[in-house]
Amino acid sequence: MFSIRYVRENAQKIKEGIRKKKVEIDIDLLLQKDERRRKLITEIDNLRHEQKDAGRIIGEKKQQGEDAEELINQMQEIKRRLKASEEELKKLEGEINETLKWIPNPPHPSVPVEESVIKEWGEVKEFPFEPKDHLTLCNAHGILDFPAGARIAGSNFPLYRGKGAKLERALINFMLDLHIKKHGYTEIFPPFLANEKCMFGTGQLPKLKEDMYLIEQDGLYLNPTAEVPLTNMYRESVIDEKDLPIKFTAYTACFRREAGSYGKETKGLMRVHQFNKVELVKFSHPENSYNELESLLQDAEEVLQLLGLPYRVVLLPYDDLSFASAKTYDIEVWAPGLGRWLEVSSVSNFEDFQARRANIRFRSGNRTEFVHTLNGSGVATPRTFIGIIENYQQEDGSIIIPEVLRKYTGFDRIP
RNA sequence: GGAGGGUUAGCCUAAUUGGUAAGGCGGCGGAUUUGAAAUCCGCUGGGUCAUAGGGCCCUUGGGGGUUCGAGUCCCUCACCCUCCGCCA
Repeated sequence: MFSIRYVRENAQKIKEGIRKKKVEIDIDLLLQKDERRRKLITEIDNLRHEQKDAGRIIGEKKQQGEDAEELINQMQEIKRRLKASEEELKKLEGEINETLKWIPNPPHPSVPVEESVIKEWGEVKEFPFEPKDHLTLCNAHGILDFPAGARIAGSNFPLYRGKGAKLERALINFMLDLHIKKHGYTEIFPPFLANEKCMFGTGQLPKLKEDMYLIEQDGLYLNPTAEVPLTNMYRESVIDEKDLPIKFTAYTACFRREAGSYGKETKGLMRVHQFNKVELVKFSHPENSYNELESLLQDAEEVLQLLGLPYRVVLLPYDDLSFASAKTYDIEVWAPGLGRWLEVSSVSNFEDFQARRANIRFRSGNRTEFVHTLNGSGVATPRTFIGIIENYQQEDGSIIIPEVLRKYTGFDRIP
């Protein structure tokens, strides 16, 4: 969240940002309120000054045993005026604050108007037969059981069975090991629930409230992405400058209500309420954050390269960016059975937007400054699972396991 | 679920019956020095007004109350720690 002062001093940038992200917020009205707010502060400061002076005199008189009644009575009037002004100020600040919460992070200048595919990797191969979609294949092998999932939790809660469960677990372990051993991330296993402050800090709240599962009894939300716990590890803290960049990776289950999104997109593992994801999070010095974004993208891409899955990288246009992101790349895997590209990773630089909301700073000399936070999926499993099933299917319906996963699965094909 | 303890600035730590936040460390600047260490001096968060020197106000986890005046007293909420109970 931007401070009102920042908005005042960067009004044009903020206005352009909300225009690009197609949000409707009246910044001019906000600035008018700010002006009134500052007048009130001056007024209140002056009254308090009077009050403090008088308090000092009363204290002295009382200590010397003198009568201070008259002055004390005069102070009653000051007190009344203070209270009135303070109430108006409080109301005004409440309104200002409420508006500030909804101001999105402006896109980085390099973010385009139109979506652009900046890279394609691997070969979209032609099958000598009609490729089947993953749901058909998985049902045939009994490795996915949606009806059982529905009995337990409802529709679109996947249940993996047998080799399907093993393949899922293998994917997670393979990705974690890659990021830990080769890319130098520190492994974290965080809580899967997080409080409201965390959700506000990373920007899920207030905008995405309806998309999250809330446990009302405890005021806790189910983790929608490991970005939340990982980034909030340093909420309200100060990091040593020499420790930057900090790189964390974690596996978590992710829970999303996906309110109102039932429809064509929900076939099989396409869009589910609970899924697994290995996440990458970085805390960066502001000067380096765009270099860190590029290397984060490479770290995520390498997962797909090693799995031998054809993918492309898309630079999102500015009206597709999330509330908190300044720049985002999506990585999309080719699914021959479904005949389309599937988003498996979203890699973003939030600059200091989340750091402001969560108050995450680093110490530089005798002052503190907000860090830049970044994250990327490294990667989400369901659509990667789809990619493997559909790309590695054979004419007889069996599925070859990619080489790099075999030491984790212990088998090289399904069935 | 029960009982108790705690939260003060980047960090650590004080503050007789309520009297207007004291120190230390770290850091920054300066003096001294061939250089460094040591030593000494100054500064240290936020807001607001002002062209400026600077003024004023706020800041003891959040919110509210009592009072001329609250770190201190009262209420409430959050989080942390310890113990008891329950429990995979």
